[in-house]
Amino acid sequence: MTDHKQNPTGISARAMQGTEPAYLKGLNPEQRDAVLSTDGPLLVLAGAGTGKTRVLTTRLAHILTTQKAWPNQMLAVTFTNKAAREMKERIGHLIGNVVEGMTWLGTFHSIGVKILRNHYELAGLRSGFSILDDDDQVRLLKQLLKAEGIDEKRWPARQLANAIDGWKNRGLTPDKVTEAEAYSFANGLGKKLYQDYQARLKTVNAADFGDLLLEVVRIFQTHPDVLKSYQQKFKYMLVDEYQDTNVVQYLWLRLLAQGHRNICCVGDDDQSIYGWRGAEVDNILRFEKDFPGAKIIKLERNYRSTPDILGAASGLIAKNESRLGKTLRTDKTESTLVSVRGHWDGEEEARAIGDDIEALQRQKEHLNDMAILVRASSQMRAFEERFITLGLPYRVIGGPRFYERAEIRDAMSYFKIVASPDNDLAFERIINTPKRGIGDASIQKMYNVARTSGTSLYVAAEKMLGTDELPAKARTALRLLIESFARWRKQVDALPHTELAEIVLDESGYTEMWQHDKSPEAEGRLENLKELVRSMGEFENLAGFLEHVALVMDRDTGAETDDRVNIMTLHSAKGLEFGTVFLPGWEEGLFPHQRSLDEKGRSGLEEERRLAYVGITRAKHRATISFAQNRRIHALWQSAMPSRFIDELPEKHVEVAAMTSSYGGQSFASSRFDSNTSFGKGSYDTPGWQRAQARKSSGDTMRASPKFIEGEMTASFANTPTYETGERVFHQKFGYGNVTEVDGNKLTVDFDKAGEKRVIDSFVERG
DNA sequence: GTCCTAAATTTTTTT
DNA sequence: AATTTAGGAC
Repeated sequence: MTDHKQNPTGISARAMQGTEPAYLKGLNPEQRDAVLSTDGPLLVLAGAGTGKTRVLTTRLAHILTTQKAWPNQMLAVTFTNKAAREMKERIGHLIGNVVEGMTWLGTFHSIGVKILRNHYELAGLRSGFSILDDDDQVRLLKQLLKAEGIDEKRWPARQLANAIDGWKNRGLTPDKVTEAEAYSFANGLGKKLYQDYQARLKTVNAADFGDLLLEVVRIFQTHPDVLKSYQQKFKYMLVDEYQDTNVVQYLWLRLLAQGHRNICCVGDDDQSIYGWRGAEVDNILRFEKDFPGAKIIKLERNYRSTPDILGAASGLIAKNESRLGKTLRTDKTESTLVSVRGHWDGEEEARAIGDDIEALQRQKEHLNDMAILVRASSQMRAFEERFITLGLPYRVIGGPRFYERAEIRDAMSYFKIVASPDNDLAFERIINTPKRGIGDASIQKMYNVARTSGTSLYVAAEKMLGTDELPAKARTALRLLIESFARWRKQVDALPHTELAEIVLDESGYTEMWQHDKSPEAEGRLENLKELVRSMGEFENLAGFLEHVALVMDRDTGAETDDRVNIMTLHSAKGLEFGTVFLPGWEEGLFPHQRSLDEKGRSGLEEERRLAYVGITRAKHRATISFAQNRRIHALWQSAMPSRFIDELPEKHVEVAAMTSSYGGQSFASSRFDSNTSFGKGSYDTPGWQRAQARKSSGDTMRASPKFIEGEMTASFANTPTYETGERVFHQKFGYGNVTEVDGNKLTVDFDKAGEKRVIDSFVERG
């Protein structure tokens, strides 16, 4: 990158003096303070909806217009690519395309790679190292476990990957892992495996996600000259979502901030939801200690939500103990209560939400301004199915990712090997895809050679072309493949990369493989491959494309011009806002999630509560929380209790909606909802009371099934004796049909319209 | 080595 | 329920 020696903004400094710049207009006093306090450490505690992004972007614009720094002297870090993109865009609106000079605006990881690419040799890597994704990482570890003779059933590679990630997140290189911790995997082999893994990464010339940060920190720590050059470079530093930083990121920032000491961190401890990824809320709680003399500004004026939404969210988050404490205020007066609804099962929940959405749509509300925020992505399916039958347009944000599809990974593997042959994982993936007659046995032989000689698989394979270790058939196939790669590699600079990509897919026989495949998905896969090549065209070269995919992992969400309901997880909803928000699945075990409770105890619960807080505060006008009494998890039905979070919502901001009259167990559900006045204090006591009772009676954890709910369920089922083959039944969704088979409480019914389906007997009635 | 079937295993959130 | 893995037949 060359420095453009010109005024960074195009606006003359003279014009700025005297009159106040336009971008400061409309900021409240705290926001203005946060924008203007440019020098020295600053922590901005920005509650939900308090105009955080506006402050952030205005601050950057301000530093640039006042010429305190050139665009490339500013470091601005975000967590997601989306946030980075948005920030860039908004700065662009403020000060024009000067923002293009901000080469150090990006995610921790993308900035990490950039630094690492400049100093790869200090990390034991070679030029053009590749970035391993999650899947590659696990596959590599699997090999190491196998080589070590460790039972993969007892010690899954996935678990080791998590352990290593955890260590890396905490800034621990293998030598710094304590013996005690090393024992957490395979009786002490954890440390050795971590070491082996790192060594293997170097031979295959690759870095995993954790390395992108940890290796940089290590370089900074061991090479003061390198560190110093970056310290001098970054005159102003800005960190978004500071509450989500982990130990390495914290170390990374602190090392860099020791230069000019102009670091501004923006965050909200109440929105820290990435503890499972190593985030340390402590970082934000400790800011003043780390940066003595730091200024702290609280943004508490909320511009997003109504008083009821804010009240409900605040009441909930107040139950958390470890927080700095903020009080959000709003000037808004118009308000609707947060609605809480119970349903018989997940399908009914989806039906009710679908109805609501259609009703809102009739009132001319935009679907784009509505969102369904779920705890786990497995909840999404019910909504998708319902919306498809309704013909209601929706989009899933952060769903199954394009780049995780098998055909895309295969194709990408070919491209990766063209770019860097030492990528073992990629090579193994396609060495026999399409089938070339190179089987497991041959691959194992190659691995043995690779391991003993300390080379990559590709080099070992090349070597073995000249020996008779491999069967003749395999050797011939391998020779052909290696020669092809050599040929393609020669063309990298000669041909446009999209053209080369087509040649590779063609000549390798990969396209042909799918053309001859007669499975129904084959056509879609070929379509995806075309789409892949097309999207490559947006990048300058092959290397640029590969890097983008490694770091971003999903395609741009495309045009948001069409009006669709948004479906996403609570995690990916952070930072967004919608007029209407639906929050389904508020049930014990699902939300708060059982695993979170099991693994992290109270702190896990508090993180779940923060997640609930994030969910509610996404809403501008309306929020609807719901739970289902029964949910199908895999194949079996489980009865669930309403989430404790529902009880924690302050009564005065919540209305418990009447149950949508529907069908089946519905009637009993609504009765238990309505006839509760005899129990305890206050009129607002729906679901919570049940749970309290349940816990008292079972004396067990929250998962324990409440006796009386079971009782009622059985009672309700008892009224409906089992059906017999040939009987005529009616089903809410499928209509009338004849029972063709009975298996316990599962029936096979041949429906007049819908055809043969398997259903649970409690969902049909005699017709 | 390849292909087919049976069995086992999943059950959070993501750069 | 759906997907991945293991094992066995060819």
